[in-house]
Amino acid sequence: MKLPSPIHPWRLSIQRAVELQRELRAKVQIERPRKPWRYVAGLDVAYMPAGLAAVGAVVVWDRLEGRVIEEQVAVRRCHFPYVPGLLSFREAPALLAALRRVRRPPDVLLVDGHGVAHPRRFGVACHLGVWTGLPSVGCAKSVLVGCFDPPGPNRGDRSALMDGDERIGTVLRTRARVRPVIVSVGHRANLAAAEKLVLDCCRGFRLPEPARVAHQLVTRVAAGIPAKDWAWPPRGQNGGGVREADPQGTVAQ
DNA sequence: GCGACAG
DNA sequence: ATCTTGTCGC
Repeated sequence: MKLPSPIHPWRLSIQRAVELQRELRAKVQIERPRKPWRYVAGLDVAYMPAGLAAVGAVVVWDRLEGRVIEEQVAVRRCHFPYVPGLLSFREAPALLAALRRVRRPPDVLLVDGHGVAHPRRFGVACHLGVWTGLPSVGCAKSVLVGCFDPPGPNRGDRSALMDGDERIGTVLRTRARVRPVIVSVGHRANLAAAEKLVLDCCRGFRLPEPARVAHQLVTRVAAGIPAKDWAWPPRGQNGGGVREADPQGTVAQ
């Protein structure tokens, strides 16, 4: 799918990255979904053994039929360190590269990480949402900032994630007796819709299906396993598979 | 100064 | 996240 023109470079100093977040957070829109979210894109990243390259994956899940309809992967060298609070500068390049390969434009991005449940209210889910203009939701496995009371033990039980007096997300139990996930708004969404999306996409596992499948995919690719099904459905003419030595820059700068 | 700290 | 083996439980 076509993506909007770049808003800013991804190779910046830590200081500039923080300034950029303070500047871009004003662009985050919190609203009730304008249309039903049928195609949900799960996004996740894994790192190559040496940790110098990131593998990004986008798995499109058809919420209506309850099945995966597309999977795309992209590998990019890392140019930004892991700094809590600045995750998007490290992972977004690989995720956007994979997103560009997607044929079916998703209705919403379900990102492995936080949305506004972030120190500056601009986690990776917000960044990807603002960058693409698409609605987005953050679903993280642990807290970055904020406090909460443990939710009940059953699937669907939840509690508020608070940062002082501000509500920034929801701690949601997606499976009985399993550690809850943290859900927050990314862009063009509201917390109620975000929570419903995550719970609806969970099929017996802790993580929502799109994100869970994306995680399995990047983990396999980063480990150097299969090399053919990097793209599904297959793209015409050698399009989505691996080409030896990366002629077209699969592993580009 | 000390502890916390998405992936 | 990654490095790592087996292991306990449904």
